[in-house]
Amino acid sequence: MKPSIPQGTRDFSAAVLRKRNFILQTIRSVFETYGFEPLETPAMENTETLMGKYGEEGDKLIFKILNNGLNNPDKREAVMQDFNAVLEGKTNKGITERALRYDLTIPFARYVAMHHGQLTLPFKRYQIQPVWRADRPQRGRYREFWQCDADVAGSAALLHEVELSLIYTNVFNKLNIPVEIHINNRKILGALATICGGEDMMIDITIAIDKLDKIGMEKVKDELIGKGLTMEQVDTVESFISISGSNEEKLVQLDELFGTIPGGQEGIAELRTILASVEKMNPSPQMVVDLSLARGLNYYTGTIFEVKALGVQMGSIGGGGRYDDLTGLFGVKGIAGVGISFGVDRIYDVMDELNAFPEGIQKGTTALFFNTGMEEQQHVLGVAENLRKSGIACEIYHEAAKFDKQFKYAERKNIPFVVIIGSKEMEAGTAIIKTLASGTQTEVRLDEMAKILAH
RNA sequence: GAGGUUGUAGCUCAGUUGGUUAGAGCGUCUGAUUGUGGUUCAGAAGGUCGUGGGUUCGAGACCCAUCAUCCUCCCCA
Repeated sequence: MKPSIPQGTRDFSAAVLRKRNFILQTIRSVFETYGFEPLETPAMENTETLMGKYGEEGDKLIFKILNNGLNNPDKREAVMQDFNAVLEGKTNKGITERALRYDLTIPFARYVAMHHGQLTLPFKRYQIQPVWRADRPQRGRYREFWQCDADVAGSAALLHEVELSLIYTNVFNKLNIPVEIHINNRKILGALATICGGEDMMIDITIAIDKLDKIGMEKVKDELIGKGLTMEQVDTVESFISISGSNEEKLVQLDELFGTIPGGQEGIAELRTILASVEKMNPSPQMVVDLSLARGLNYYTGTIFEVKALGVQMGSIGGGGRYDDLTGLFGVKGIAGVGISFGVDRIYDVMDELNAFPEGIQKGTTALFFNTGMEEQQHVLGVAENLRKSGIACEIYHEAAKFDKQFKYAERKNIPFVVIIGSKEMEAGTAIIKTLASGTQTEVRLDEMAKILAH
């Protein structure tokens, strides 16, 4: 058979992996400096843990795992019935008890709900793991991709929104990616819905205005009319998304529009507090109040974030927000949460396009020992072991091939030094170290090698 | 779920209105060179043209199906 991997998945070679690890380590170290602790959860969750949390579209994209033992003749009748339910579009424990995680937030909520008795609140955790979605792959979109999440559970303080904004800023500064952090508040969108046909219209309205960039004002209005809004209400929506200017100017106009609606007031006040706080920092995050930002995930209730890379055509490279009742879905009321996520794979694509990776992250082996014969090989084995004790990565060519071949091997693996110890050097207790970049070489005593190769 | 692109050597790709034995560059291997490569020169290996069917005297090329791929929409990171 022809070897292949599933659609939307990738193998990562050494060069790619070193760049990916650079991104992961940068994010991890920033998370740690803000006091977040690591957490890992299983690749699979119970299907019912995930279903119904991501909206109708999201549910369709969850990878479900077929149960084992369905061919057991004793269970044939039950399996047939369960399978018929699947054919009608229902998910069913009898067929798929487990599913691959779709994001890191719901598993986190499940974890908090399971362990809230033992956790010190607020609980700040970060999580760096792959997630899976049965999406059509395309540019910046994969079926297996990595997310880096930082969430806080058990605190309603706006301090967290401020610090999470700073985390975004610090990470993208370190990664050398120019970004805008778009921010909005679901309470404001809720207020808009309240005066435009009721709160249950919020999803329809936000989905429509989210498309403003792509389809334009007229089509947005058409869609709203299609959803049953009156002309007056559509006009209100239009004046809402027409709000422009600086962040402060936008907030002032919002005040005029929603000043009398309690939820709206609250949302505006929260935005104002967060922005005032982060703008005093140095470096100040590039925050943009984006009233068309809605985010599809159902569980957000307050602040919402989305990060866009500037100068590259790519969907958002990060997102997040506040959810006041996430663990409520798992029977534990009253634990508020807020969190952000980094999309590693898109960040990688952006950095690759912008050439933003620093020099010097491709280092692997430092020195290659040439193989000049069996006797020398035994001697070199000991020399290499000593170097490794000093933390120097080295390897020995596997056979006494022509130097030509050994040089090429070193070159292809980006190894900066070759060490040649032939019978003459073995006898004299020396080694020849050749720097490949310059072509210069010197003969040194064995006890001097570590110092030279360490630079 | 809807629409489109592409599929020829290990890699990147040529291949005319259908016409003999399908090509190039890079890479690989061998030699010029028995302990100093990268240049150069000479030579070699490597393809049932994604797969299956059809049209034709004749298909890499045309038609149908199928699989894979990349992209757009939907949605998202």
